Amino acid sequence: MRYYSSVLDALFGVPLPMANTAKVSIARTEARARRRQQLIEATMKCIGRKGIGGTTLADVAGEAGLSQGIVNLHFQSKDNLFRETLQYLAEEYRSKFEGVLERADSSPAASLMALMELDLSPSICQPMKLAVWFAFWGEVKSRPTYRKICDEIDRYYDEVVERLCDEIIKDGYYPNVTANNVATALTSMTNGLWLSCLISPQSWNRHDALDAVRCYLSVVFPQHFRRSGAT
Amino acid sequence: MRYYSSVLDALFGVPLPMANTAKVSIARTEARARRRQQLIEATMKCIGRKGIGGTTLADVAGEAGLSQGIVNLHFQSKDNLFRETLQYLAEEYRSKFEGVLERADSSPAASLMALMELDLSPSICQPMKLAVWFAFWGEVKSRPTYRKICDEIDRYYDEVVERLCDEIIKDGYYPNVTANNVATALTSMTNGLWLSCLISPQSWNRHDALDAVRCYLSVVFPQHFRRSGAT
DNA sequence: CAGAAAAATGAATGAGCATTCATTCAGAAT
DNA sequence: ATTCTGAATGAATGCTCATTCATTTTTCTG
Repeated sequence: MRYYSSVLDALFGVPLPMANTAKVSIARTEARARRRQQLIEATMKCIGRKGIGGTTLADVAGEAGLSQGIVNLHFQSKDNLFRETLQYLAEEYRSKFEGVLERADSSPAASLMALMELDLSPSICQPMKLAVWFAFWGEVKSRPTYRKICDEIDRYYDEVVERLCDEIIKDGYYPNVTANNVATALTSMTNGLWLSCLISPQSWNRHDALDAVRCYLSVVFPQHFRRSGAT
Repeated sequence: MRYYSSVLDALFGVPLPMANTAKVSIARTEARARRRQQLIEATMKCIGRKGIGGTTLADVAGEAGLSQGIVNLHFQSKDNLFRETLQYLAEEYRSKFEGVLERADSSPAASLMALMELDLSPSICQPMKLAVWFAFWGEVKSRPTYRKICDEIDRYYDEVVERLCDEIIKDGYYPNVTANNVATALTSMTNGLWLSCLISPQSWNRHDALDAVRCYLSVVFPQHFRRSGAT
C-alpha cells in the first residue's frame, strides 16, 4: 500500500514509501474527498430548497445523513463550506462546458450552437440548480470571494464565445456586427433566460428559449445559422 | 383639520368628520408613511452593502438613525420589512418604466429604445441597486411571495416589450422573426447585462452594453434602428 | 397650557444556530 | 488479537439577533 507522509503531500500527489511521520493512506484520502463532495452536494440541495440564509449546518448534516459536527470537521466553518460549494458548482459547469467544446466537431458555428444548447439543457437549466447559482449571485456584492469565483468563470465563458464569434465573422464577412457585441448579447441572453426559468418556471419553456437564441443567431449570422436547426 | 377614523380608512383615502372611534390625523398618517419609506430605503442600503443574510434589524435602524425596536414598530416583523422592500423596489421600477413610456413620443421603435436605455441608465443599472434585486432573486426559490412579486413585474415588462415589437414587425414586414422571439431576447439581455454589471463592475461599461443592444436591434429591425443611435 | 394619544426608545428576553470537544466507533497496522 | 489513529458523534456552550414591552418623548387637541 502506498502512503503519503501528510495530507499536504497527498494533495500534491507525492507518494512516499513508509516514513516515520504520520502516515495517511490513499484510501483514507479518497474517502475524505468523497465525504467532502457528499457534503457539498447536500449543501446545494439545501440551498436550492431553503436559500443561503435558510440553510443551517444541521440541515446539511441531516441531508447527508450525518451528525451535527460533521461540517466543521471537514470544512472548519460554514463560510468555508459555502465558498467551496460555489467553487464546486463553477468547476462542474466549466467541465460540462469544456466537454461540449471538445465534442463539437470542428466548425465554430456548431460549437457555439452546442454551447447555447448546453446552457438551456436540463442538466444546467433547472430551477433547483439555478436557484443555487442565483443564491450565490445574490451575495456577490457583499462577498468579494464569491464575486471573484463568478467573475472568473464568466470571463472564461465570454472569452470562448467571443473567439467563436470572431471566427464566424471572419468566415462569413458580416460587416454590421462585432464579435464583442454578439458575445455580450449571447452571454447576457443565457443569463437572462436563467432568471426567467427561475422566476416563471410554469410558463417558461426550453423550446421558446432556444428559439429566441436561434432566431438571434440566424439573423446576425444568416450564412451560418438557419432558423430551425444549427449550422 | 381632517380625520381618518382609522389607518385603514386612511389607506383607502376616506376622510371622515370627527367620529367617536380612534382618530388619526392626516399629518400623522403621512408622517408614518414617510417613516416607513425611510426605513425601506435604509433596508435597501443595508442589503446592497451586506446582503439579505447579513442585514440585521439593528443595521437598518442604525442606518436610519433610529432605535432598535423601530422596525418592529412599523413593520411588525423582519419578514414583513423585506417583503415590503421588494414591493417598493418593484413599484419604483414600474413607475420609472411607465414614465419612459409616457414621455417617449409616438413611435414604438423610439419607445423600445428608450426602455432599453432606461434599463442601462445609472438610475437603475448601478451595482448597489442591482445587488438588492439579485439578493431578492436569490431567495425567489425559497420564498413564494418574492417569486410572485418578481414574476408580476417581469410579465408586465415582457408584455409591453412584446407589444412594441409586434407593432414594429407589422410596420416593417420582418418575415424572419416573431415578436415573442425578440421580446424574449431583449428582456433576457437586459437581465443578463445586469448580472455582468454586478459581477464585473470594473470591466463592465454602459457603452458596450448599450452597443450590444443597439447592434441586436439594428440587425433584427434594420429599417427601424441604425447602428449608432435610435430610429 | 393640560391632558391624551401616538411614536420612539432601548434594555431584557429567549430562540436559533455555529462551533467545540469529550467520547465513541471503525478499520488499518503489526 | 491488540493497539493505534483518524473519523464521527451529539450534547453542551455561548453568541447573535428578532422580538417584546415598560418607560420616555413628541405631537396633537381643545
